[in-house]
Amino acid sequence: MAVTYPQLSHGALQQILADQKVNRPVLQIIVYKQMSQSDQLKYRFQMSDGVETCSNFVIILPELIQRISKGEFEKFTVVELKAYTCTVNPGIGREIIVVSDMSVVMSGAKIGKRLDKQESNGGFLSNAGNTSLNGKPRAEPSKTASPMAAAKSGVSGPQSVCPISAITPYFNAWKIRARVTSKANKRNWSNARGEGCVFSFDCMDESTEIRVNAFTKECDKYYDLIEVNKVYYITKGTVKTANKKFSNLANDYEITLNSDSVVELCADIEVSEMPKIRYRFVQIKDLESVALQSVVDVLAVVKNVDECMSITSKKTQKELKKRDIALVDKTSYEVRFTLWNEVAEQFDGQTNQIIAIKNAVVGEFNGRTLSGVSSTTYQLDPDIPETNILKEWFEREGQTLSTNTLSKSYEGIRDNEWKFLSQINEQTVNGDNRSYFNIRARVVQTGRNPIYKACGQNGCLKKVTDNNNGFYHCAKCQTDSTQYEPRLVLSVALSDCTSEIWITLFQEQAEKILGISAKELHELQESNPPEFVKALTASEFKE
DNA sequence: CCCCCCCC
Ligand SMILES: [Zn+2]
Repeated sequence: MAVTYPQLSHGALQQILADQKVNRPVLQIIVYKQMSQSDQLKYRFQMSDGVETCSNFVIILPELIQRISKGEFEKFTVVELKAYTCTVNPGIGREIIVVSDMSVVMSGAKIGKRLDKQESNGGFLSNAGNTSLNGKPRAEPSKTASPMAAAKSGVSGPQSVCPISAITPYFNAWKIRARVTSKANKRNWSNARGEGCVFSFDCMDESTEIRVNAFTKECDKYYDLIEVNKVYYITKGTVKTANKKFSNLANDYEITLNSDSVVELCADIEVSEMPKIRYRFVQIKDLESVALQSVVDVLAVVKNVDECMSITSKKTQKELKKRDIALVDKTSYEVRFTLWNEVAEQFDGQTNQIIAIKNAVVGEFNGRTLSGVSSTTYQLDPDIPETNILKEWFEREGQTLSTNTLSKSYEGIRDNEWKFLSQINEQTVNGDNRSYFNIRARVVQTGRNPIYKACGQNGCLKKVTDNNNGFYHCAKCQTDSTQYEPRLVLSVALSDCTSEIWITLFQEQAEKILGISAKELHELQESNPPEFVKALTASEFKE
């Protein structure tokens, strides 16, 4: 019995490469190979429309890459491109077609040969076969796709968009089209370098995501324009290395908007074309070993939702709203996740729902906690395969298992006994048996030099030595860097009516007692020694 | 150029 082969979209490649929209073209895979030159895994495909071939199809999306590895897109497979973007790669000045969704029409194994268009003169066939993987298709001779030429046009004009993953500090002719996934609050800042305001937003396309920062002038210019879930064209901007300490996005770079930047709303985009938010989940159990203040994504079952409550900030005396949510995942570990203000009030998740959290900050209060910050987002029952797996686990066994909680409850702490300083001795603080107790005492003296320079490499925090040439050496990482992180080890003398003792406070506790961050204190030490001493001694005689 | 994210 004869096999009926699928019909390829003859002529589609020429149209696609000429920037004409072709709806769901049906193409045949001729060959593909992994691209090795970048650290990000990518595949390059040669596709045929039956008339000609083009080798500039690129696959970056992890979901599609996984399907490639499962053998779904072998040689001669006919596919329908459900979503793709034709862009100019600023690196090579040539069109590339980034495929973000495709489905198999018929497997290559079943077809077993090329489905070139049968022409009476045979002309197409001879041309179709000879495009090399590095070659440019011979169609569309009039197209000049140099990025510099393209950059002269307006932002929503003819310059082709490129994938976010193509942005590097070495090219400035990029133009992206990206959906905003989160928008941080506008904040004021002031330090030795000046003062101003800032906000940032995270956005993504089919390829990856990136954080965009806007300072002062650009902050005022774009703050109202940027809205979550809307799609924007962005051109120009300074591309910088991202500091991983402050985001968990899948990008080594960030954009800082400048006076040349153009940001325009892209109104004519369908919701179905929007890529799904991608997460890089950390298991709750592993939060124990994650550096404090790091930014993580978590997928969990909502085990309990507390009421929203009002508290007063100690620092600003302002009234704040907060809501605690207990999360549990397949590790049977539980952690408390705190949402703040409007986000806390608006939270409408229910017990037993699955929650995917992006960009939560790891904190510490009698164990580990998670806190929402202004770039944190969450989805309830997200449309990802892990949701059902986790839901089934919870219904089957998770809900009856007892959990190991990383965030000890306030009630548990409150039950601890109160001690006078004179009661603290070798018996109460014995070696490996940790004991917890509360004390009420007055700070009578603070150590005078609490700041040390720590290694800033992904959570190392070992003390670095000053090479006295502008570099600081970390013996653990075996690296020299111009950067370091000021950290605190503060000795304080406590006194109550029974006794006086010296205790050592590390970073977070020291910041709390002093009421100033290590960074701010360090800046004071450098710029204003009298104020530094004042800040250090400010806590003395406080309870 | 920010990098705070609050409370028990
Ligand atoms: Zn180090």
